[in-house]
Amino acid sequence: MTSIKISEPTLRRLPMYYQYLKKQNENGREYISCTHISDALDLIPVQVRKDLQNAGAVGKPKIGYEVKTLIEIIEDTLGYNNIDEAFLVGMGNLGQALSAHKGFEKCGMEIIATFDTSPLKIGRDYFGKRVFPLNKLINLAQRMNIKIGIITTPANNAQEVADLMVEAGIKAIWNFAPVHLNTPDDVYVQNENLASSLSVLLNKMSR
Amino acid sequence: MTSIKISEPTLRRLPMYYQYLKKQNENGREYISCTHISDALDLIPVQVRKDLQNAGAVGKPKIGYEVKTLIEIIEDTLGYNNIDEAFLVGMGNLGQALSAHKGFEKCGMEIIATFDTSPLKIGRDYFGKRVFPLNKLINLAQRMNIKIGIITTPANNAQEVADLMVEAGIKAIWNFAPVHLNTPDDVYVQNENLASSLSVLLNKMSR
DNA sequence: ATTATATCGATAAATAAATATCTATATATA
DNA sequence: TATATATAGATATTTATTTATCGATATAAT
Repeated sequence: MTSIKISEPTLRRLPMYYQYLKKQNENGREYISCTHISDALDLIPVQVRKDLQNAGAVGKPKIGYEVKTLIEIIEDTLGYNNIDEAFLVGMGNLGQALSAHKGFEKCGMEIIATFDTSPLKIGRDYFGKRVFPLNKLINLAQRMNIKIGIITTPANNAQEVADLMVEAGIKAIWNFAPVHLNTPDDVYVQNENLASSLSVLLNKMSR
Repeated sequence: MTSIKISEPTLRRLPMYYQYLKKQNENGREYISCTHISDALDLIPVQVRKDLQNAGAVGKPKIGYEVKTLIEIIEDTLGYNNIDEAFLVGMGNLGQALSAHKGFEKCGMEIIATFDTSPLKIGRDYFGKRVFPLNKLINLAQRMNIKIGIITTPANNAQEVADLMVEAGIKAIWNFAPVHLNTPDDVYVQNENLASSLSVLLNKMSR
């Protein structure tokens, strides 16, 4: 099994195709072409074709791709079938919103426990998820072999949380705090920076 | 005043430099080099230099850039000084989290009103922001000359909200709903797709 | 005063990504 | 049956972005 390395732009577009294909499948559509998809999503046909090709899809000239097969191929490519468990730290508003978010499970990840330092939050349940004290993180993560950590703390606590996660053996960190994290090379950090996105939005608007 | 067009990758990095420079400024640092910044943020010196050059910064060989001046230059470039007003629609957990988020004001945007269709939410205040009924959006946006809309509704309501925003004269939409929006060419849509980010995270982790 | 060094600024090269073009093929139509 | 057409798949081109290199310069050290 030699899988091609998929580029980040393609990885970001595949879920959009998936969302659209699920809708089309519900509407009863059996076959779909790149032209159809690109029209719906404001892209161009070649780009869609290349992305689907990278995922391993095979279509028929004049017909397009079978919708159901395409959905399965994207699910396989993105790992929607094997669900990784994650810990989330920082049950402020954003942490609560992510905990409540239904849809991660369908995308290959499940938040199975949350952590905070506030005595007001520890022990409570938010959206069916228990809040544990932060000092339990290392022990629980090691015992449960957790590989994904989500950080939704304020910026000044984020690095110490990251350090705990690294010590606990976590290998991927989804960082929503507006600060750069220092981690070893074998720990991947993905930053979700609202300020960065806002910069792009305001810049595009002003022209 | 001939300002260079700044690329999207650069626009996304500038806020990171800014966050770091503010911290350095608080620590009393007066001058800083590209090498220093790139070490701190896991980048390479040329990239930082080119980004800062694009923003209009001028440094001195062997010394680097003056921190305070650099901060001002980034603020000017990203429009942190003139604050654009925004409306947010969809006061679920994510909408509430964004409403509560302090920090947008410092980045050139302020959410001044929120909207929902639920009678349980309309009329209430969340984090000092009043929730209005959605049918008031067009009138209010036009009267207040609002140019930015934020969508945090479920996917199946997002397009109709976008249509209202377009009718109200909004020119930039920050879309957190996992669905593609159809809008006229003069309305910019920026999608914030958690599923896309998650795809990248899981893919990088599994190697 | 001379030399070494860190750095900026500019230019060039390499890499990655998007887009265009061409060929083959499956179906529909004349 | 022949022809037209929409489309996939492959290859080539263009564009965007990152990374490397080189010369100039400000400071520090010898």
